[in-house]
Amino acid sequence: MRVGITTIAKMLNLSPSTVSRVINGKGNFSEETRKKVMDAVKEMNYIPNSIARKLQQKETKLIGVIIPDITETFFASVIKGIEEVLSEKGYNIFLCNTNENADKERKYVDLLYENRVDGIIVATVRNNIASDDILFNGNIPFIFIDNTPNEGNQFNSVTTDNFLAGKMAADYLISKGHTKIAAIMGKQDETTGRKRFEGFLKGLEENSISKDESLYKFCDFKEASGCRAMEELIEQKGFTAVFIASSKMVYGALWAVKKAGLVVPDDISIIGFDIIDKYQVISPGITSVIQLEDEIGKSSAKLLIEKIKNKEDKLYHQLYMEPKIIERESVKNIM
Amino acid sequence: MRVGITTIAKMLNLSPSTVSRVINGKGNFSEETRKKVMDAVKEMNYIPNSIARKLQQKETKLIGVIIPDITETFFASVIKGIEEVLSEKGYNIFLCNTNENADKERKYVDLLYENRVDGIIVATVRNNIASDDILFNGNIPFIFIDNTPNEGNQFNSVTTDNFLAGKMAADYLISKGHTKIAAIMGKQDETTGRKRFEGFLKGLEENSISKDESLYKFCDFKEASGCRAMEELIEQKGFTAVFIASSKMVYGALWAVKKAGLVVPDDISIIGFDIIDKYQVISPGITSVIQLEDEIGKSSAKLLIEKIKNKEDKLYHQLYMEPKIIERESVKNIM
DNA sequence: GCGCTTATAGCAAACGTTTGCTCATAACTA
DNA sequence: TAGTTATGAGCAAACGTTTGCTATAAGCGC
Repeated sequence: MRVGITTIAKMLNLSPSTVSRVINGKGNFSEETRKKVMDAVKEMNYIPNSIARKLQQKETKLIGVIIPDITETFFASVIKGIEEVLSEKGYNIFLCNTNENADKERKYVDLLYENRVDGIIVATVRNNIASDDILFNGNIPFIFIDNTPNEGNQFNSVTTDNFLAGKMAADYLISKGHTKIAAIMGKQDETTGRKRFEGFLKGLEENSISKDESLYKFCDFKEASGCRAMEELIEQKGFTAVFIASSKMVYGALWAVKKAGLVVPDDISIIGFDIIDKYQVISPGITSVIQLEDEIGKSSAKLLIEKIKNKEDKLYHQLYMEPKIIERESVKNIM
Repeated sequence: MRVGITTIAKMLNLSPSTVSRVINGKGNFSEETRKKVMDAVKEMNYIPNSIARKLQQKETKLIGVIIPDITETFFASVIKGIEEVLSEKGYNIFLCNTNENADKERKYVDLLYENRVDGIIVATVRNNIASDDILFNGNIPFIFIDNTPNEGNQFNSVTTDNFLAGKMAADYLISKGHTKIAAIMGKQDETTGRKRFEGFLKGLEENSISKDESLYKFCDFKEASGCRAMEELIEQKGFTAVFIASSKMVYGALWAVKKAGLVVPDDISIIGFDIIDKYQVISPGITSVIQLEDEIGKSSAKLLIEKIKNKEDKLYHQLYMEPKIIERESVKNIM
C-alpha cells in the first residue's frame, strides 16, 4: 500500500541504493537522477520508514525519560527543558510516567531496553538499585536526575545540590534572627530528602545552634503529610520558623496554619521549597529555596547526548546545580 | 555483540522460528525445547529487539502525543491520564512538546508519521489545518483534544464542552445577583476560547442581560495579558463580576486587583477557569469552572485505541466532557 | 590509444524479527 | 493396515532501509 524506497526505485528503473543515497544526500549521483528521485518522492508521497532505518543503523534517536509524576510542576519543567535540547539535536522522547511505582519503573526500564533507546534519563523512586540491575549493566547511557539511589559514583547524574539547599535555608532563617527552627522534611531514604536535611543540620551547626530532634518531622513530600506535621509542630510549640522541604508540604502546612488561626509570618516564619509562584497568587508570598528546573532538564539532556556520542568515555559526571533563594514575605526578621 | 534470536537458535541447534515461537508462546513446540530456549534466554541475557519486531509487524505500539506546553498543569494532567490507559493496553508515549509553535507541531506530525506511530493525540495550536494536511490524509488515527481546528465533523475529538463551561460561568454569576458582568477571554481563533465566550454570551442572553462589548477583553490565556485586561477593566469600572477564562489569566488578574488596592470578592467578584488549588493556597479561594483533565486524557486514549483496533470504522466521535463549578469565596452574593 | 582516475549506479548482504508453508514423525481412527 | 490428524520444527521470504563493494563508462594526461 505505502510506497517505499524500492517502489520508487522500480518506478524509475533505479536501484534502491541510489534512491536511498539521493534521499539522504550521501554518495554520488547525477543531478538528473536527483531530480527524478525527488520528484517521485514528492509525487508518490513517500514517507521514510524510520523503523527500518533504525533497525539498520542501530540507533533509534529515542531517549527514555522516566519520571514519577508528570503532574508535579518540577518534573514537567524538567521535561520541557529536556525536550528543548533533545529536539534540537534530533532526539525524541519516549515518556515513562511511573506513578511513583518502583515496579512500573523497572518494567519501563526493560521496555526501553527492548526499544533500544539511545539513552535514558531517570528520576527514580527506587532508593537502592541493585548493582546487577539492567540499568547499571546494560550498555545504554543513563543519567539520574533529582534523586540518586545508591552510594558511590558509578553513574552520571544531574541534581540540585540538595545539601547546599538545606544549608542555605538554615542560614537564611538564622540570618533573620531565628534560632528555634523546626523542619518538615521529605523522605529520608531518598537523597533528595536526606541531603536537604543534612545540609540544614550543617547550617545549624555552623552557626552553633544545637539540634532539637523533636522539631524535625519526616514526611513524604505530599500535602497531607505536610499538614499533619505542621499540626504537630503547632501543638508542640517552641519554634519561630520552619523549613519545609517541598512545595506540596508547604501547601499542606499553610492549611494547618490557617486552621489553627495563626498567621504567617507573624506567628510562624516559613521558608519553603520549589515555590515558584511567579505571579504571587499565594499571600503572603512564601520565601523559598528553588531549584533551576529547566536547567536540570537541559543539562541532563546535554550530558546524555555527550555520553551517547562518546560511549567509550567511562568517566562519570555528577553535576550539582546551585539552588537559589527567592525572598518573599513569609519570614519575619527578628534580629 | 548483543545476542539475538538467531544466536540462541544456533547455540541450541534450533531454527530462529522455533525460538521466536517459544518466546512468543505461539505455535507448537515440545516442553523440552521450551525449557531449553527459556534457559538460554535467561542465561544469555537475551533482550528482544522491538525495532525488528515492529518492522515486521507494522505496528509500533507507540502513540504520538502532541501538546503545546507540558508545563501547564492542564496538559500535564491530561498526559497522566493518557499514560495510565495507554500503558495498561501495552502502548507507549512518543512525547511532542511544541512550545506553542505551529511549525514545530507540523514537523512533529511528520516525524510521527516517519516513526509509524499507531495513533496520535494532539492538542493543536493550529487554528485551521489545511484539508490536505497529512493529519487528515494520512492513515494514522488521531484525536484532537482541548482545541479543535476547522469546522465540520471530519475528525475525532475529546474536549470539554467549552460552550457549556462559558454558559455555566454566566449562569452562576447571574444566580448570585450579578448583572454587570465583565469577561477576560482567551484567544478567539481557538475553539477553546471562542466557545467559552459564546456560551458566556448565551448565558447572558437567556437571562435577558444585554451585552456590553466594552466589558469583554480578549487575551492570550497567559498571566500578563490577564493582568493588563484587569487593569483596563478596573479603570473602566461599571461591573461587579468577571469571568476569566484561564487559570493563568486569573493569576495575572489577581495581581492587578491587588495592585489597585481592591479586594476580592468585596470589590470585584471573580469566577475563574481551571483553578484546581486542592489545598486552597490561594486566598480568597477562587470559585472556578474546572475541566476534568485526566478524564479527557483517559477518554482520548481509550477512543484512540478503539480507532486503532477498528481502522475501517469511519465513524467520527466527538466527545464533550461536562465541566464542573467549584464554589469557593471569590463571588459575592448580591441578591 | 593506453592506462588511470573519477563519477554514477547497481548488487547483495545485513539489521533481527515473524510467519506461511512444508516436512517428517508420531499418534490416532476406522 | 492404510489413511488421517496432530505435533514439533525448519525453510525462506518478508518488513524497508543502509552501505561496502563492484561494475561500467566517461574523462584525462601523456
